[in-house]
Amino acid sequence: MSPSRTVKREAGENAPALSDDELVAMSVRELNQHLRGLTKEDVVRLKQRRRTLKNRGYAASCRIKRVTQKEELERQKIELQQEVDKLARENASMRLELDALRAKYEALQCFARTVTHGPLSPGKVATTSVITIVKSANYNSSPTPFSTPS
Amino acid sequence: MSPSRTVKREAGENAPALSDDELVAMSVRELNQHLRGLTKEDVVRLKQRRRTLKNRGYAASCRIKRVTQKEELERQKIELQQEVDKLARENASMRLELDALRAKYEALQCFARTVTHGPLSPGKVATTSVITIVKSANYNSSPTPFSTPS
DNA sequence: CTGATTAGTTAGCAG
DNA sequence: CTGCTAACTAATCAG
Repeated sequence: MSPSRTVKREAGENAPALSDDELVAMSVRELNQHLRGLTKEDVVRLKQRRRTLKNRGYAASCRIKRVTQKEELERQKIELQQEVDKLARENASMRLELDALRAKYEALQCFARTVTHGPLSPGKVATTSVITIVKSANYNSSPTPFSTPS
Repeated sequence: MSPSRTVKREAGENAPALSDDELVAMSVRELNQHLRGLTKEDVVRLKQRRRTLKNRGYAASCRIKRVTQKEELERQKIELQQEVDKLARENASMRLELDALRAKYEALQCFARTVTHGPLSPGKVATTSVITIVKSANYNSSPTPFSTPS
């Protein structure tokens, strides 16, 4: 591809022999100046060459845009996957925390019931028995059954 | 594009004049049979035409594959976004539940302390005062302060 | 007209 | 050789 055509210039001694880069970078006004004194056919040819060169650039932009968008999509996908992982971890740890707290709460609730419902036994005895219950139900190995939840 | 070249067949009376579709669908063995009795040059020409037609198909496959992959990426992105939303919702509701349970736990803890530490006041009075504390701290409007957590 | 996009063609690489 | 892909060209569409 890009046969790099031998620069077109056959007749006319005063022809600067434009390169592709020059021709494609030229403004329309500049182009018209170079068009002076050329055959109608040469004008058409030169304009067509310019259009082709421009199209070559457009096609390149198009390809670049395409791969850029694809990379962007893949980047966003990785980002989202990381967010999913992070949320899932938070979720799992909160679920553990919740279950642990529920267990502690229920143990404490049992204790409260024994104290309030059965004021038959003296305070000292009730307290001792409750601590035993709490320890068996509290499987998160917290050393202080009645501590403030973290 | 696709100039639909006028089917090549100039000399040779026994030439079936293959269409593009026939030529491209033909197996190599079938092709060789059609090649019998052709000029070496014609053989080269026919093979080149077949190659070009094949390439046309390959280019089409390539484009289809490209858009398919892009659509797949977008689909996965939407899927992940939905998962993120779902996890975030679960997360938020669990956080609320956790905060509510913590409040209930702390209220019950206060009650337990008043009962166990201060057996100075009679049972009835302690119970009443604790229920008041629970109501002020329990902002999830649960009617039963000591109920089992859902 | 300019710029973007599509389909076909060619070159060149990989298997 | 076959299949795939990048780059180029021409056609075509939108602004």
